[in-house]
Amino acid sequence: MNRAPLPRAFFERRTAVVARALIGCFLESTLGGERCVGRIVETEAYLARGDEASHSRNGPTPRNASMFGPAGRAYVYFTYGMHHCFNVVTADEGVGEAVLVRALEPVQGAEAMRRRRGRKAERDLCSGPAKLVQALAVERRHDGHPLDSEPLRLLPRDSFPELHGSQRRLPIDAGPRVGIRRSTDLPLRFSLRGSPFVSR
DNA sequence: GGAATGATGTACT
DNA sequence: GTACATCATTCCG
Repeated sequence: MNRAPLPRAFFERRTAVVARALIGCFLESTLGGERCVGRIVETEAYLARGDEASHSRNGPTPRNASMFGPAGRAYVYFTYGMHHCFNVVTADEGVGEAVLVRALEPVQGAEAMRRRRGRKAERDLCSGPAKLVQALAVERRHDGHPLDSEPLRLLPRDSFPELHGSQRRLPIDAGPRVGIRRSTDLPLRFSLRGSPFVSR
């Protein structure tokens, strides 16, 4: 089956547009020799200007360097002393914008996800930004990884025609981001309407 | 509701 | 340099 990854041009649009367009796309991990795939059901955009919640708000640092491009790569950061989160870098080099992937619907490899996460209900495997990172075995060393190559790839909505979710138009909700204290008014969170796999 | 747990930023001496 | 608050979270009680 043809599952060509998303081209770089996909990410070189306004970050909020990319965040919306990523809903329904697929994130694939072949880490540990097991193929795990999840459909993206929740994202948040983080901007370079006017966004006090963005890690890029004070310019490049060793931690956030990959957020400043090039587009189409991973930005993986460590937070709360114990969790990692996964972003998709957008915009041009030097700008500093990214999309946080907050939740996935498990599509393939749920058993491997369950093993990494501990015994969990299907809807608890990837229903949070640190949960999906753990389920897919993503680590800080994948920071900067190009997302058109293994072991981490982003695939377009029509990659799995057997899934009903591969339709071209999807009902998507937009609203304020969660889990932040600053810039809470910006409607930069996007989710698949009615999905039971979004974060709490 | 609150603990866990460490990197990072900010305000100082 | 040290001290302390904060943090794009998760889990348990």
